[in-house]
Amino acid sequence: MEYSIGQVSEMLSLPVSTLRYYDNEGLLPDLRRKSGIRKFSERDLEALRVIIYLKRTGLEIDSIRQFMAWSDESLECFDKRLQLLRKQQKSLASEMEKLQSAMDMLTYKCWFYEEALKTGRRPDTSTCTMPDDIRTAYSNSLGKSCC
Amino acid sequence: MEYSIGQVSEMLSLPVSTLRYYDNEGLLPDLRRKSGIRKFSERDLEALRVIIYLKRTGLEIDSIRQFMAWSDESLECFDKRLQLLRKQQKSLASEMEKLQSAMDMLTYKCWFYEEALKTGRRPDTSTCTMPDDIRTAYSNSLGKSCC
DNA sequence: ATAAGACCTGAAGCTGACTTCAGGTCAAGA
DNA sequence: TCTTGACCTGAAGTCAGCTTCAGGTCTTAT
Repeated sequence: MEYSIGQVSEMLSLPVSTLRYYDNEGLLPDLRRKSGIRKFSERDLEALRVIIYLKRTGLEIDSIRQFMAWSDESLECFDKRLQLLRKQQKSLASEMEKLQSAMDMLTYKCWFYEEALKTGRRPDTSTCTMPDDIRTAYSNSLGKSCC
Repeated sequence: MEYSIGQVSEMLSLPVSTLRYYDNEGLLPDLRRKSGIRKFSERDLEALRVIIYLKRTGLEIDSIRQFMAWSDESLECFDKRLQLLRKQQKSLASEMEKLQSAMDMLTYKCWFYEEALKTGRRPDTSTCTMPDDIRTAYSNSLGKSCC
């Protein structure tokens, strides 16, 4: 079965312009054409699904192109792909840690303004009067984000 | 105590050009000058620390400008700030969920290529042979990311 | 007095991942 | 045959958040 660019756009909820962009960037090395017009196979669709999730991990187009190029079933390709994925896993983990400490800061600041609204003025931030969870969030947010 | 832009740049590890950019964008409404030259007070420094953490939560410059503008100690300002922070908390939480499901997909795919390397070919992905943690990661990654 | 170095400005440039545009080709139904 | 709509191209535009540039001013030490 073969699909037109318009059909693929519908199926994957990606703009046609994005699909053409991915193709131009070399993300779909196996894509065929008939008299100039792109014909997407099931394999191409599967490649696009992989592209979509790799993008969600924060991987950039250049690396995705690399990943897609290691496409034969050799051990070497399996290994290259695994290495790239492991690297991305580390970078995503560190990204998530940063976001967690930003979240902890938000938790603390929300508490702060809630108290301010209750009492009409800035709350006492000497740690003894803070609830436990807020104190924890506060120290997490400091511990990981400062320079 | 008053600081020059170069000193502040050192203290907060932000390029001078970024500090000028923030000022031009209206993020430091209280910043004073002496014969054209910026003079940063302790208050301005504190504002910059707030800007830095708001940025880490993913808040954009326009919203940060708003936040900084609600600067008097009125209940109204406390309330506006709290509302903005709560909104950002929600958006950050949903961002983190997306990243978690992307991470689950990476976990699954790493397992996949590790198996492929061990056995020399694509592993059996019928769920029964997958380890529990991998099956969990796999289904999390699907459950939250698909359309 | 002067030279170095830190500061100033507005405008233009950069990055990544697209999107839009202008103008042209192809395929299918009336 | 003609028209419509989906497809094609390369080039230029967009967005946020800076950074760089060219050219000018201010401060401070000698």
